[in-house]
This record gives sequence, C-alpha cells and structure tokens, in this order.
Amino acid sequence: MPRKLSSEARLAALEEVFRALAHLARRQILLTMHFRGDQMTAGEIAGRFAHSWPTTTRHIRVLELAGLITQTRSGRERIYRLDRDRLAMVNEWLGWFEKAPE
Amino acid sequence: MPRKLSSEARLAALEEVFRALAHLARRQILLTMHFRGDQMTAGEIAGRFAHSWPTTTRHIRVLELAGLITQTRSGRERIYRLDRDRLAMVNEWLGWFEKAPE
DNA sequence: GACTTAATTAGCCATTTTGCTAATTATACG
DNA sequence: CGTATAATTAGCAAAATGGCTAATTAAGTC
Repeated sequence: MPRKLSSEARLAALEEVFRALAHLARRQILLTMHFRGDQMTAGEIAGRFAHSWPTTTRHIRVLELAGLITQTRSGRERIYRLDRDRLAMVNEWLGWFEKAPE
Repeated sequence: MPRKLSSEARLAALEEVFRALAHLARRQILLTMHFRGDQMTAGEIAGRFAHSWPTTTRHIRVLELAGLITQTRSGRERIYRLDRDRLAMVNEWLGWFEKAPE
C-alpha cells in the first residue's frame, strides 16, 4: 500500500473518513482507543459500549474501512490500533478554509 | 444565542456538524462558499451543483441546522454565509487526539 | 474430542437519508 | 393586476444506516 495517496484515492478516503466520523459511537470508539494507548481488542471495545457486540463489530468495520483503525490478529483476539494519519486527513481538509494571506 | 455553549449544547452541535460534513455535496458547498468570499445566495449555490435545486435546498438546510452557515434575506434572495467558528469545532474535537506531552 | 471463549457473519426490521418532480410562497417588475 | 423569478415545502421512492438476535467460525482448554 502506497504511503502517499493519489488525489482520487485521497478523495475516496476522505469520503469514508467523514462517513465514519458521522456516528457518535464511532467517534467514541476512536477516543476510547486514544485514551487507552491507541490499541484495544474487539472485546475491550465492545465491553465499553452499551450496544450489542455485533453492532459494535459493525462500527469497528466502518472505522477500519475508513482506514482510521487497523487490525492485527493474535490468537482468537483481534487487536485494533488507531491510525492518526487518517485522522489527520480531516485536519488537512479543514486547512482549505484558512484565510488567504493578506 | 450565547456565544459560549454549554457542554451538552457543544456535544449536540458537534453531532450535527459531523453529520452535515458526512455528505460530499455539503462539504463542497462549504468549500465553494469559502472560495467565493464566504457568502452566496441559494441560487448561486444551486447553480453550481448537478443536483436539482430542491435537493440543494435540503443540503443547505442541513448545513444551517448544524450552524455551519447562517441565513439572511434580501428581497426574494436568501444569502447564506459561512460560519467558521462552527467548522472550528471539528478542529477542537481533533485536539483530543494530540499526544500527551512527555 | 468436547466445550468454552472471542469475534464475526447472516438476516431481519425500523428509521433516516437522499434524490426527484410538482406545488407553493413570496418578492419584483411591467 | 398579471407575470416572472427566487426559493422553499410537500410528497414519494430507492437506498443506506443502525439496531437486534441467532448462527457460524476459529482458537484455546480440559
């Protein structure tokens, strides 16, 4: 996977990122991961939310599709890790709105 | 309307803001407004997008509900103006993810 | 091998979103 | 007043979203 994205890929990624951030539960998952050291198993995440585990699994998948988290497997556990670079794409987008220099 | 929001109001506002930003057309409307001097009529906005005018009207309303744009009327035109403070709420949210100082 | 545990997948249903066209409201103009 | 223009509202249908329970997959344990 290329480290730098083409502009179409960037646009598509941004689309997924904004979509993923649209739901409160998913934003909370990201924050929870951040405050617990960027890394959690699916079970740890599901355990902290009121939703059923399958519902949380689906939110996790949306985050993963957006590239905001990545997965590694360890035995029967799936460990998810926060990807701050993807989150930074939002910052980049916001950068378009900066006032032009006078 | 208070300039500073209570934390519940802040949370609710953030919810609307992220929801509004989830759709490409709405992000494009905001960018278009920015590049055309922060201010456009409904017709100018609708004229720049492939969607039908009523569809654009609805996107505009979502943006307005999120507080990302505000409306003033002038004759039979509605002038919309970009509100950067609301956009800044996204930046604030992203701020939670900054690494703690070592 | 049988059983438990971690997690996802399948499938269902209610709600929300998003697009459209047609109808309506409201202002401007001859 | 009658008509044109700016914009919204109404109402519909297709698609996406988000919740659940039940079933399945895969790995660890006795």
